[in-house]
Amino acid sequence: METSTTHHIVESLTRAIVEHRLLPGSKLAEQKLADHFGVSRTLVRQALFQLSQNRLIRLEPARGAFVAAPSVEEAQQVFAVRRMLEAEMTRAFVQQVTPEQIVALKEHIQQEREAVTQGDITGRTELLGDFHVRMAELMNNDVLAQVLGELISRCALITLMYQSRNEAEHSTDEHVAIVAALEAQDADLAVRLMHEHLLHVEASLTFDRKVPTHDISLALA
Amino acid sequence: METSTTHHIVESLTRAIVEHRLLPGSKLAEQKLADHFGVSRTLVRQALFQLSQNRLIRLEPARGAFVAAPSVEEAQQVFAVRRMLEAEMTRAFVQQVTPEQIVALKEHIQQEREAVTQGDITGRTELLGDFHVRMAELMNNDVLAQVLGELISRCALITLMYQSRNEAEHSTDEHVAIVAALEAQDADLAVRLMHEHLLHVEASLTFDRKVPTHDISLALA
DNA sequence: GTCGACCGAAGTGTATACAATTTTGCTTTC
DNA sequence: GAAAGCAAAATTGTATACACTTCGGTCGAC
Repeated sequence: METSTTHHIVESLTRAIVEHRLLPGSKLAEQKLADHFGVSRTLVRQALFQLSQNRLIRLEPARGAFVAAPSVEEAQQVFAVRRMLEAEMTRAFVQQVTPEQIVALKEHIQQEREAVTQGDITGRTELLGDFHVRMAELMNNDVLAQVLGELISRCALITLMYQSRNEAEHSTDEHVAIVAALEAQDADLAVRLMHEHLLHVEASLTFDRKVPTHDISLALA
Repeated sequence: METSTTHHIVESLTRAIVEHRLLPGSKLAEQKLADHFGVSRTLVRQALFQLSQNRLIRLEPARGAFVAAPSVEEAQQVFAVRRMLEAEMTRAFVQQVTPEQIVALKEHIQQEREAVTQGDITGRTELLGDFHVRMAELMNNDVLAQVLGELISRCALITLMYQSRNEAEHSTDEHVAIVAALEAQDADLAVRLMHEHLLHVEASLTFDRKVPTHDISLALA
């Protein structure tokens, strides 16, 4: 199973959703997608199901697929979980840190800077999130990396909607500070910085610009 | 989308896998399953895809679906993540604990005891895991509850394979101790008990009874 | 004029048909 | 006798066909 065709459809739709070419609430009709990609509905349905698992779309029985409109509430819950998880991850990281890991993280931060200065909004959001996944990977815990990746992509939509360039630069600066603390093997400092960093990112999302939505009941609530 | 028919197939296969009526490595041929459930391959394929997302089966391109054989390594990674996450969850729980929550947890523990004394192996494993999910739910963080649920079900297979009745009773006792610490609002104690509890559960899994496998390369490795 | 029922169009849910790939067992060859 | 090759059978991957539900609009009743 799991061919590359469906994967391509998933990737394509993911980009479209994440780059806001498809707005939250938009209907994703199977036949139209099938025509667009030149495949049958079968493959489109596989892709839609996969996207629903990633929470990028909502699947309503007998009604179809709609681009998800993640609530700020949900994003806050995600950040609460991330703070729990990443604080401890950071503490564990310090206990087994190696020079190579520090180098890898610094190189990653360099990539972040480039994306931010180039105004690559999608790229920078992805890289800013990947910093955290990168830490998990460097700890040789694939499960941790995957869970974290899911959490981050789960609110990628919201992050993209709300994060300004200034905030992105600020995030990178905080990444630098965290890596410095890791390098100094100062666990308490690193944990505190990580915790605050996540609070800052969350705080930058909560000044509630309204999301355009096609969901009437939600719009009128 | 998402009808109840596919859900039924998923449930049925899940039970079969978790109760070891289907051994790790077994092939799940689509047509045979379709015949057995009296549906078309379409629904079977949906169910198999869903099971693969739960890591209960492995999907190999053009070869088919096989019951997963989760490695002890993977389970250890899962437990490492759970310790990170649940330690902090416990700490946060104490800060907002209410009498109703304590009652709910105590009631849950009562259910655990019943399942253990009745020798209901599947039920007790599920309930022992649900205790942790229940905590997350009581904190009103759906995301946390879901992430935790995924982590627990991810190694449900291994837990079921390796957990004895004695260990199950021990787990319930530890749950009692944790709830007592929560009730006393002793955060440090509760966190320490939770941490040790997870270490105990993991430790009880690692004396490596060999898993029967159909994967030759793995069997000979 | 408004509300409700009905009918047609459109879209999803499931089954089946067909294509492509893998598996299997036999045959051939060394 | 073992290994390689080939062909048939079985199985997965994709497309299409059909059934059933939902959505929109029109017509009719009040």
